[in-house]
Amino acid sequence: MTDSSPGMLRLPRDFYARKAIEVAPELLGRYLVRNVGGKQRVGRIVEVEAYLGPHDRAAHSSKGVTPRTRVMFGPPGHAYVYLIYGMHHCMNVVVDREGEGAAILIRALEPVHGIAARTQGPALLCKALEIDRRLNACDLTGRDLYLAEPDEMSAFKVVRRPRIGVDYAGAWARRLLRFYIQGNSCVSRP
DNA sequence: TGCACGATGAAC
DNA sequence: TTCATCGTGCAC
Repeated sequence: MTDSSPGMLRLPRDFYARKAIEVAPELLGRYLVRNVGGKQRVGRIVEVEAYLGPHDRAAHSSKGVTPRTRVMFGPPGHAYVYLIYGMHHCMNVVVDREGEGAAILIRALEPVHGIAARTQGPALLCKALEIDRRLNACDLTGRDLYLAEPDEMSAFKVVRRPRIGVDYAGAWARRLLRFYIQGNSCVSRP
């Protein structure tokens, strides 16, 4: 599999420059591609969570622009990668317009190519794809890390649920902003 | 300068 | 249910 393979067609910046609520379910079924050490690791996105902006109390951007959230407020089509619990990494894709502070957390992948480790959780998939803070602010239209169009998208049903681990966010914790592919065995918490 | 707390995962 | 482990944001 190479950069020119049909399945490795990068999603353009325009894809990301839309509302998080709109982009999130469209990430399902698409590929996350990581080039590391000359080898390619490809996973199919099966679970995501949308974080809408500063008004969304569960979003990191609700703190406003800080050294950490700066990337979330930046232009769309970039990776927002952060360290959680002092030991795990989580990866988001920045969406919407610059300044909106919206991003989508990638929560689970189905291994497609070059992946041996488990990918059914936001920290597990980062570990499997060697994604850490060095990739924070990485341009997703570049070659190290990007999203791609699969050769053909199989049909599936999308399930909407409350987001995981954001109970502190009051009413925002109950919003149905988690999306996953119904019945997929790689979803972190079906 | 100190401190409470995680958008998690693993063990018990 | 408990715990590992440290960067971040905010209080003092």
